[in-house]
Amino acid sequence: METELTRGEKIAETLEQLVFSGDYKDGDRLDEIKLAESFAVSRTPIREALQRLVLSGFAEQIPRRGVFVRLPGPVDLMEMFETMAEIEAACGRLAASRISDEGLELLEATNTRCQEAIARQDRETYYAENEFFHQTIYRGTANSFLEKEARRLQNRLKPYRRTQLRFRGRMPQSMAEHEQIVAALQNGDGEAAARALRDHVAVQGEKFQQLIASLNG
Amino acid sequence: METELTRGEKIAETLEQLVFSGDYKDGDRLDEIKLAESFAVSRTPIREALQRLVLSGFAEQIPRRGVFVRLPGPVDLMEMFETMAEIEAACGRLAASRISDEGLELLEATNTRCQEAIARQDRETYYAENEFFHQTIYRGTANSFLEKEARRLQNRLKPYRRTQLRFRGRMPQSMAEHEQIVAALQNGDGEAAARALRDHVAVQGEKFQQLIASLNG
DNA sequence: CCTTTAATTCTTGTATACAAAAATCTTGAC
DNA sequence: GTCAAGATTTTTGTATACAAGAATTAAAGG
Repeated sequence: METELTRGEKIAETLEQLVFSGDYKDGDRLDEIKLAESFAVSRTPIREALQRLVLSGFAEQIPRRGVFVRLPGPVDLMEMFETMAEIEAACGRLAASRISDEGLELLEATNTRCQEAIARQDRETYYAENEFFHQTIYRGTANSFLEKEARRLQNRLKPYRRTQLRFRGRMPQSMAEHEQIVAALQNGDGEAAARALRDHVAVQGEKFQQLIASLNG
Repeated sequence: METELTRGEKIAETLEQLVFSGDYKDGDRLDEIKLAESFAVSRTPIREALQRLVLSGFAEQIPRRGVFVRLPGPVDLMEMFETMAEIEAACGRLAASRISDEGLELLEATNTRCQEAIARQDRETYYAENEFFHQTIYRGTANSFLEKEARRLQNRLKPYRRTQLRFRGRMPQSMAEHEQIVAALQNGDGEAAARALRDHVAVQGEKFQQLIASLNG
């Protein structure tokens, strides 16, 4: 693994965090000079980081004007979650006939750790294990390109999924759905896995209200 | 529409073309200085363009070493086409219940122009109309995020789809599949549309041999 | 007092300069 | 002749300098 990171990449990551954590409002201009000062570097690596932000969709660039924060609105979020649901469904469909026994065991073990985290009220662990559960399915597709695309979207939606999972009763229900997904994969039933994953990820019913509510917090 | 392009973006596009058109072999280092000279600019916009190439997957960056061309091999291509097939299937599923009457008419009109292009042996037009046919389905999802993702992948695979469609008998068969897809969308049958699109895009059977063969041409 | 226009300031985009790391070449020992 | 270690050259990554376009302010006219 190439864990080496150039400074620009590190700055880009930090900037993403800043944009996520609400330090910036939608439409804010990302001032190169101020950012350079606050990171104690020159404008060059800042500009590199800004470009990355733009290309990954967190910001928008207007030539000769600057880079502006683009936080997704309710409609954007719905669209992104719907897309995620479809991609997860595709992963399930493919993984059903390809995932290895080790992969299936890993899914069960991860679910167990998820359950334990819920019992302990340990949200951080739950989030991490939940993420890993889905990543294991991506891996199960035996399609590294699709796996990477799925991870990219998962990462992009991460901050919003957290706000969703906070709500009462959501975690146990989510776990029940995980069981269903694993069962479908064990049976090699691609269509069932696809359906279960699509419904699991999709934002519908009360989840919709919750997502909207979380935006005005 | 913001049609304004900064120089770096234009250079990035040109570089993509160069990488596509086979001017570079897999693994070639993209020399900043030489590129700067050949484009008659400084290294700064070149580096900007290289970053874009890396982030869109056409090249790989190794810190302190440089940027290297990464042409997809047979396995990468299979993975990408499989992913495209799944995404198109998802688009079909969603579009079946959302596409407008205008959209459906547009699909039929595009198919007609496709047929005419085949009759005329006009490949360029056929390629363009075929592309537009699929984009109309993306649009039909009424999900601009998914639409953008689909277009991104379509664009990435464009040069390889062309080599595929060259083969004898492929174009008429492809047209028949288009008819099937439109029919499914007209009936609002999401699952049928998904299946038809998945099979239409998927690389299977003899198409596989052809794709492999095209790589050694 | 408001509007318009010219001058000034700021900001981005590009070029150049410099430092540190990697690659290459040279030299010497075996 | 081969290999290794050190010196030299290249190349990347970052900082700084400069030019051109955008934003802002100031001034003048109605």
